[in-house]
Amino acid sequence: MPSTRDALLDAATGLLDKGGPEAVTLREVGRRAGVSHNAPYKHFADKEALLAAVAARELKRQRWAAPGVGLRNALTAYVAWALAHPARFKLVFGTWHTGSAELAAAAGGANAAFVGAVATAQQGGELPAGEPARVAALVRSVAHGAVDLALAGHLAAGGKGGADPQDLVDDLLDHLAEAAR
Amino acid sequence: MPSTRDALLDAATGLLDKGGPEAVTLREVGRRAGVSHNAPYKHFADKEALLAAVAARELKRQRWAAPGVGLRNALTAYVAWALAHPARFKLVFGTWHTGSAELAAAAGGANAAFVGAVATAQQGGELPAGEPARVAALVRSVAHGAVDLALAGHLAAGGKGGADPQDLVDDLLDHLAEAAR
DNA sequence: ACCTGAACACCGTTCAAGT
DNA sequence: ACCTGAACACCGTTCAAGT
Repeated sequence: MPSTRDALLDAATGLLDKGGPEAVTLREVGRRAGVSHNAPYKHFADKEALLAAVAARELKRQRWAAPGVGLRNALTAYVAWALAHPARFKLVFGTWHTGSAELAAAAGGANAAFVGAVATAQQGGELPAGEPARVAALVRSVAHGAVDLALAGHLAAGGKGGADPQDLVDDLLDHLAEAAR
Repeated sequence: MPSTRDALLDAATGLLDKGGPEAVTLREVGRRAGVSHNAPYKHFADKEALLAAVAARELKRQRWAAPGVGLRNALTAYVAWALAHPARFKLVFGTWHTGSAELAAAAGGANAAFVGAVATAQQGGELPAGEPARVAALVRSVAHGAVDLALAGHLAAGGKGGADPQDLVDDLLDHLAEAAR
């Protein structure tokens, strides 16, 4: 049986998926977890700390950047996760007024593994040379930006030249492989 | 002297810049505009409609994608605008529960001009061939994603391989020029 | 047509208390 | 240590009414 803390995180995640951060009311979170409307304050400083814990847990669960996962698979998993859980994606990369050490650590770990996948691809000649962290930032920016634009409906409004995020990531990898030749 | 509607939009934009969408309370908007706390309802259906109008006005004011502006200048202006006004950037590309025709039209106009700049660059041999709208989407994704990751603090946390959004945009353009050779 | 003031339901947060 | 219930200030929205 889950701890009260985990029950609160589960309830918050469910509400987040359903209606975004503003749908995550501490009262409804408590109700779903079977506790009073302010029991959350015994586990989290305030609403933002609760949301930061949800974001950190989400990042830690991410397998897209696990060591040993190839670059293309990692990117495909990242894009699929973001499109499947847009509210979590927006939350993780949203603006935080309070710096959460747990959240920063989780983000750093995922990024380090992804840089490793990029370095391997560089050694295989699939990507141009250069500082791996910087090439990784370029590739991540395309995947992240394509997803965010797609979620906002700013991508391929018309039929011509339509491209989903995965297509754009593939285009980038093709162009980079060409530039590395 | 500005109309009440414009005064409301100005007040809302100021509050948005200061503390994000949740800082935009209709009560404070009214106070700043010199009207009662629910006068906004005579001009906008609800709070989200007011924010949608702010976003649409912001997009229409954008000059980064005006016809005739070169690709590099357009991207530099886009990045500079986003970094200078992060809350507006987040709002424009946020999730809308109510589809605003005004907002969609403004977004489509800016995008069309940007596709034109990309097509011109392709003809000059600076970008690879291909459907202009699709190449434009790739370039926009980098600029957008790099800014969003930078604002979230997920870019270049360490010192090594550090790159700001403008650097990443330049990297992509360089690689694409190489691939087009 | 545009605005005001009272009212309602809801929410985040705090506090005094309970086990 | 963890939880509850009342209370406070605040907010979005509605409504009856004023000019």
